Amino acid sequence: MNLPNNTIARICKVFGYLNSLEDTNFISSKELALAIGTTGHTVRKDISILGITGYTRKGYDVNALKNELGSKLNLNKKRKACIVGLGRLGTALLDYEKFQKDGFEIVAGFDNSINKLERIKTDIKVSADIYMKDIIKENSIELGIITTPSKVAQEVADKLIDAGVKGILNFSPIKIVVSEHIIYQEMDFTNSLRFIAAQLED
Amino acid sequence: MNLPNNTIARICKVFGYLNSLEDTNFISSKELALAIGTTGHTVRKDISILGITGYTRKGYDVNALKNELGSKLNLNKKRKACIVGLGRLGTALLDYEKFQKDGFEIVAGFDNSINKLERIKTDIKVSADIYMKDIIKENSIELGIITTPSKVAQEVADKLIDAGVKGILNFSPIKIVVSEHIIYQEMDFTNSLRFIAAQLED
DNA sequence: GGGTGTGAAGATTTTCACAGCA
DNA sequence: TGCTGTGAAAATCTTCACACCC
Repeated sequence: MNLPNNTIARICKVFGYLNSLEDTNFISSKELALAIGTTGHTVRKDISILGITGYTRKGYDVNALKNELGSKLNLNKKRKACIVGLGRLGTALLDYEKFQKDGFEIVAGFDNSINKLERIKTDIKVSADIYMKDIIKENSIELGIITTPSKVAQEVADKLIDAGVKGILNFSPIKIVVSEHIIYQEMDFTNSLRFIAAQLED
Repeated sequence: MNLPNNTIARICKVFGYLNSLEDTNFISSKELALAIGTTGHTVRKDISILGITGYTRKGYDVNALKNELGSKLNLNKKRKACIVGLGRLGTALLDYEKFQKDGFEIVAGFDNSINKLERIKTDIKVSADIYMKDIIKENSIELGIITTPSKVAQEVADKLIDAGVKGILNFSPIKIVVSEHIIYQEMDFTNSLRFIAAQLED
């Protein structure tokens, strides 16, 4: 099935929200809409596109919905990730608890400064860049998170891809060029501020 | 003029890219497209919607384009921002050089742990939460960046808005509810990984 | 009554095709 | 020739309206 990109994005948010719920059995499209910032219509449509149905007058069964969304979008599977670039941002992400909770396991960190590697306090194994390929292969790491300076980001991405990573989340503020089959996503903080600024009145 | 959201997002990226260029006088829609991950058609359309024109066979004059985009989208104006929540992520952002370069000035940081405040090494003034309102007003801070734990994020947002902030960038992984006139943007790391995972083949 | 499910209408966005120009 | 500029066509996405159900 070829889902609209926006639908995928919204469903991901819904899934995350469902994950955060406790002691809730049923939830309406309206509540979901509120949680992710859209309308009930849209949520119902998205869910219906996936062929999932709820209960009239009660809404959706939280656990069932979570399961079904997860299986439709492959979100139930645990994924291993690594972080390249262990500056402040990189080390902050190393221990970002939310990842674990949501099924993403950070299993390795890399940096090419031995100095940095020695000073980092974390339970996660951190290594020099030269071991990247081996460690990624050994651990079947599927996702690479790039938190290096911009100037080496492309090079790092190439290495990650060469090592077998399938998806890349890039925190460095430049666009990385990746081959067709790699899933690529950017997090550009400055650009987000810019996007806000562009919508301010004056 | 009421611009499509996607157009705004793309133009923001184009603007950021132009900012990063040095020694380039003219640039084609195709090059811009490559840099931001879209097509030349789309870039030309976006620029044309804004009423900006380039030069046939040469492309767009980099400086002129930067200026015009900036003035159409209010990106030439410097904006002041503050960061609330000085954990690892917050402190990483305090010194994120890219902000300065792109016209965003972080002028204050807040945390409610005196302990943390004392240990932070930075040139930026950091204060306890109770001073937030005063400092934001005094400095005419327009943007608030939230890097607190989720459970206090809404409360912090309310305080920021009460203090007069116009835009909020939320790094905590929950949706914050803000009134209509506040520009709100989320950065949810886990969700980005999820979005990647949802597009992986198996 | 208060929720879902969904085809169809409507709105928006993207893509295309080609004129125009240096 | 190689690039912009743009109306029009195509594609996509969102919203609506209403049937249906507990």
